[in-house]
Amino acid sequence: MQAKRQTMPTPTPFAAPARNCPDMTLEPLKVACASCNLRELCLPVGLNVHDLSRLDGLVAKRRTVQRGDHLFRNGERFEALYAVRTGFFKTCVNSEDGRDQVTGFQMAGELLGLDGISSDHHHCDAVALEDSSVCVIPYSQLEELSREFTVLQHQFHKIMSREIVRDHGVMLLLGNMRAEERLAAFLLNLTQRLQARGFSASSVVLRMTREEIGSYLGLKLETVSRTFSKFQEEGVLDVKQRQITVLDLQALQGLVSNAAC
Amino acid sequence: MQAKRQTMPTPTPFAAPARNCPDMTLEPLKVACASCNLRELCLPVGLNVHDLSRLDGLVAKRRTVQRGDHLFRNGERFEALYAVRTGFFKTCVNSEDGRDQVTGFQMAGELLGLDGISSDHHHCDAVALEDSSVCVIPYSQLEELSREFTVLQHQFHKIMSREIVRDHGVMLLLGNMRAEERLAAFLLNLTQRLQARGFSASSVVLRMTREEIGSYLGLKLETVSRTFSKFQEEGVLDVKQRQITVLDLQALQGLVSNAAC
DNA sequence: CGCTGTTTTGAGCGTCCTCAAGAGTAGTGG
DNA sequence: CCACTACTCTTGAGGACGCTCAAAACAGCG
Repeated sequence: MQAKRQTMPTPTPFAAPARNCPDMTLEPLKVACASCNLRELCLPVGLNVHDLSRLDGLVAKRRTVQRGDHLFRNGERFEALYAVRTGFFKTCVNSEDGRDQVTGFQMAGELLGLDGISSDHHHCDAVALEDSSVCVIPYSQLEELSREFTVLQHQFHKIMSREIVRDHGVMLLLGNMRAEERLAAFLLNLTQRLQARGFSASSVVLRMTREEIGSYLGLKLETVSRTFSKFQEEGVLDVKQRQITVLDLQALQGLVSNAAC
Repeated sequence: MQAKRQTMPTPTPFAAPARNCPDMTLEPLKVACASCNLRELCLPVGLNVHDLSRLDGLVAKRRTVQRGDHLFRNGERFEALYAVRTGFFKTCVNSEDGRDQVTGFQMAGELLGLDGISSDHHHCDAVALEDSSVCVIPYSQLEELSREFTVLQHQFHKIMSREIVRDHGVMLLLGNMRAEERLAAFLLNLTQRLQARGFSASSVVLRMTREEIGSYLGLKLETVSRTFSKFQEEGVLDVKQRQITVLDLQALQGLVSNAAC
């Protein structure tokens, strides 16, 4: 069902701003958390500069993933976590009978692969929605280092817990909200995360299709499209294909918090 | 909206079988993982007898929770994880506007409170659905001990990861399945977990109301009730209030795996 | 410019929700 | 012991929201 992706221009880089690092290559590359702009959003939160330098052995490799390619697949052996450095991903689970559910979208600084720890095998697919690069974090080394660094250990636990809390939020969305509320919640979440990365909170270029949004939100693509159109008519959004501008933030916020009315 | 719970008889003890421990009291009580029947399902999986004895300091307290009472509430400070010893719990998140979503049901050997690690505060309510007892696992001590015991560390990470995988499965259910499929998946999951604890796989006494099932499955209580009746008519289940007997296991399994047809 | 994949929009339909009434069950107190 | 209350569960009728099917517009690419 998933169609082959076309390459598309990327008018507004969605992920991280240009940083003071050398160009990435396909080869393993020395990466320093200490000099990474994302360290305040990523795994090393809380570590001081000295401790950070000791992480260099942990996050030693980078990997690039072309738009449409898999970072890992359901069933593959789990070896490492991945921190998104640049780009954008989706993760999705598939049921025996071939149904697909997007379980999340990941942007710079976010971790991929946590599901794999449970059984040493990945339980979902991770697909790049644009050309991306990730830091490879070998899991055994992470466990080892987190026995040494209390702060790292705690931060890692926090990240896993945060994922659980996020998932529960999605369950609330899927179980209780109507289409408009779901889309509003989705857009608010997206803009907030982008804002935390230094981007505009009112202007977004979506990296995913209507179908992928729909899969994440438990809706069909037509419903997503119709709801976008409705928001446009009401003056809440300006929608030009994947270029979304929030015109009435309060209206969006009202939809998710007063939704019971 | 939540009504005050009535006390109800518990014809079939739902949780753990009788075990060789002294009667529980409200007082802190010396608990030994090494002599606990649940150790193969709980946190200490993989630890040998010698290591187990060193956990005694960790899991030193027990707590009882009456039916209908909270083990913890959304917003409360997070101090400890809880391992269900006997009884049955639900966890639910609530949105700003008062909506409620049951995020899970927990039985003997399962851990409660993982959501709290993310921000040092709980993000959901945990409510006992029958008189229950839990082991209290102070979180700071768990972190400390898991720096010492590799196996404990790994097992703890596995448990968190398993929760993430479970949540993704629920997202698939909520996003893709129809009412019958959801209820079938729910019942199969419940009976499997009961079976792992030595109970019948075909006979279940539900500890939760139709409304709570509905909240978990993203359905209204009337729909849950109607679906139970439908299964009864079709000879798939025998439904007598909360006493459910599975008559046609294959039919249930077919619903969740061939659901795309 | 044709091809492919994405998005929009319309019409009709189905699943599940809402509203409502009544039956069943448990617990309480006279 | 039985009425009385509170809660849960069942069942029906009607309606709404989102889905299905379908066609056409749009955008990017070879």
